This record gives sequence, structure tokens and C-alpha cells, in this order.
Amino acid sequence: MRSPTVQDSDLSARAKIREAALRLFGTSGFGVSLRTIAQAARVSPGLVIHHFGSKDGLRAAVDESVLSVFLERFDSLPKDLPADLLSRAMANIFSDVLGPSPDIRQYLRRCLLDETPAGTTIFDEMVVATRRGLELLERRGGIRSDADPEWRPFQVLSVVLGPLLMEPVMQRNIGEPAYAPDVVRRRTSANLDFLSRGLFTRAADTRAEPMP
Amino acid sequence: MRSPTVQDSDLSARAKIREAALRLFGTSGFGVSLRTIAQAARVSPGLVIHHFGSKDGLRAAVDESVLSVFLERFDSLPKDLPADLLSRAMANIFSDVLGPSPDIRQYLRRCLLDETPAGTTIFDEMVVATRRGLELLERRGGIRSDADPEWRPFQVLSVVLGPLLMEPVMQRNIGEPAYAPDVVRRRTSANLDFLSRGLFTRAADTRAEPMP
DNA sequence: GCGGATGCTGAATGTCTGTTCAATTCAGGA
DNA sequence: TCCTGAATTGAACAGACATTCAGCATCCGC
Repeated sequence: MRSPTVQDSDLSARAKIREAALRLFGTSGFGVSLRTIAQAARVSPGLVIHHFGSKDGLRAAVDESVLSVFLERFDSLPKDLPADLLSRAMANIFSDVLGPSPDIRQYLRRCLLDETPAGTTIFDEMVVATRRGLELLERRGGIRSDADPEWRPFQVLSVVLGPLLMEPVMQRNIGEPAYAPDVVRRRTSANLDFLSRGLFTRAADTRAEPMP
Repeated sequence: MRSPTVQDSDLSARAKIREAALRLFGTSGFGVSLRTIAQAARVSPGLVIHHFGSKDGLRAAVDESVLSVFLERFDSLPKDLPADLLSRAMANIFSDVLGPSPDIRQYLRRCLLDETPAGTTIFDEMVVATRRGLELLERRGGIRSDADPEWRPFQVLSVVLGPLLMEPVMQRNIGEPAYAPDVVRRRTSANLDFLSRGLFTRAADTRAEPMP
């Protein structure tokens, strides 16, 4: 079993191109030239077209490969997992996949902006899964009953995805890689505390606007 | 006083180009051609270069104009505002600026990804301001003393910026514009509740991983 | 050993890019 | 009225782009 982003040369040329594209699309955006990608994969520009048909085809292939990483692991979750274990298992999927792979992190950030079909699927899937997890959790009494069901999933997702999107900002401000194992552990613990008890001691006025 | 993103024709050509660029950079990325921008501003391609020197110069001008919208309003905050009012005032800046202007929202999303100098400044400024606001609030007893000071600012920012970054995802899932005034009001109220009291009833195990 | 398919190359093609520039229009001061 | 400088245009240019294609190499079934 290997990390999905190895850059060793024992991959097929097709796979090497796809990995290079994942990395370069993530770091430099979809604007990178096929020549640059081909060069990174140590392959001729023509071969990229030969394998993927077009630049859009290449993008679709990268999309699909990233999507499949998540869907495979979502599908392999036992269907009858208790709610609290389910939410934890889902969380572990993200830390397992995103933690060790900066390439996938960067690419996902782009997806959130550019609204490629796969990106749309991934994030919609996350909303649905999060909402369902919260509903299960609620039925078992794990959630405050007066929390707004409409916004709950997005609040959780904001906390989960925030670090992904603010990775460079965080890095500048805390002085160490935002996804180093130790940093992830500290942040995870702080986020659990935050999700469990909030931040403020009391709301001055519930109908006012503290943060938009 | 006018909205900063009007597209009326009573603007100078220079301003019309900058507004068109703001909109097109935001929606289509920095990859859009000068010709497209010029056409949107009803102006010749040469004039864009004449006014801004180069495409990068145009981008810098757009960056600066967005940055100044925020900095001006940050600077106009009374320095001796009580902490709770300060955090509310800062929040209002965001809802005032972002709410009515989809162009600025989109452009800010790009900035978070592409790490242009202005984007870096804006978000670093936000971290600093948020941290300072929380420290003031803490001194007045408005914050749980055992909340982790290292992650507090990012947790708040995640909640604040989450909707900005997930705008399309939200829109698909709630079926109405994520920044419609009424939607903003409901979300704001839910977020205040979330920040004040959290979501879960109790943490099963503080050292485990609920969400990464 | 042979034939066809497949992997792969690198030069060529036409389109689109940012940028230049000579020419034109136009407003305002002398 | 003329002059000057700025605003504006559109044609032109070189380079980069995605894509095509004819050709070479390499494998696999026969």
C-alpha cells in the first residue's frame, strides 16, 4: 500500500502525468501549461493528450482520482456504526487523507473555488454526511436540542475545513506547518473543546451581530 | 455615497476597467484575458495597459482598492471602543462590505488561495484584529478562560469566513442565496449561539478526534 | 520471425495571449 | 485660434498556448 502522491518512477506514464497534474493544478491553478505538466512527469506534451484527450480530460481524470479516494473510504464505513463513532470515523478519514498529502489539500482548496463537478460532489457529499451524522448524534442526545439544525452542518464544516482553507494564513501566524502531526493533534483537541462548549461565556444579546 | 461595485458608465475609464477586472478576476480567476476585461469595460485593450502599465499592474490596482475598503473602515474604528462593541463593530464591517458586494466576496475567495500580497495583508490583519479583540474580551470576562488562546482566533475566523468560502455549497444546500439579507441574519444569530455555547452536549473523550 | 496494436516523441499548426505603437480625438490654456 | 498633453484606439508583433500528426520504438499473440 502506497501513498497516493508518490512521485517515484515505477508508476505508469499515465499515472505519473496524473500525479504531476494533481500537484501542479493544486499549487499553480488550472492555468499551468500542459508543457509544464509534461516536463514535471518527464514525458512529452503529446503523450498527455494521447492519454487524456485534452487538458480538460486531464483535469477530469485528476478530479475523479481525488474523488475516488474519499468515496472509497466513505463507502467502506460500516453502515450501522453508532453515531458518535461514525462522526469520529469520518473525521479520521479527513485527517488520514489530508494530513499526509499536501497535494490533495491544495487541490481540494482549488475545488472549493473553481466548482469543478468532482469538487461539487465532494463538498455536497460532506454536507450530507455531516448533517446525517449530526442527526444521529442528536437522537442519542449528543447535541444541544436548541442548536439550529439548518446551520449546524455548516458550522461543523467551517471548523473542519477552516484550517484547510486558511493553511497559509495559519502557517504564517503560528510559525510551524499547519498540518504537522503534532499541530493537527493540538488543533483537533482545541476544536473538540470549541464544538463542545463554545467560546464566549454568555451572549450579551442574542439578536445582535457579534460576527457575520 | 455609492456602492463600490457599481457598473454605471459615469465612472472614469480607469475606474470602469478596475471594476470590470475585480468582477472578472473574481468569477474567472486571474487567467481572464485583458481583451475580455477591456470588452467588459467597453474600452480598447491598449487603454488597459496605458492606465495600469501591465496586467500585473491592473491586478495590483484591484488588490489595493479592495484592501483599502477594509483598511479605511478598520482605521475609522474608535480606538477606545469597549471590547464587546469592538468585536461587534468589526463584524459589521464584514457584513456591510461583503453582504451587498458579490464581486468583493468572490475576489476575496481568490485572494485566500492565490496569496497575492494584498490578500496576505487582509487576512493577516484579520487574524491580528481577531486575536486582539478576543484578548480584550477575555480581560472583561467575556471568554471562557480555558479556551486555547492559540486556536481561538482561527476558530472564530473559521466561523466568520466559512460562509464566504462555502458560499456556492451553501447555496446549493439551502436553496437560497447565502448572502441574502434575511439569510445573513439567521446565520448570524445561529453563529452567535454556536460561539457562545458550542454544539455538543458533552465531550465523550477530550483526547480523541471528533473532527480534524 | 512477423504484424498489428500501443506507448511515445518532437516538430508543426493555428489560435490566443500581453504588449507596443503610430495615429486620432479631444479638452483646456495661451 | 492654435498648441499641448492626455485619453483612446486598433492594427501589429512575438511568444506561449493546446492540439495534431507522421513517425519511431516496443511489446504481444501467432
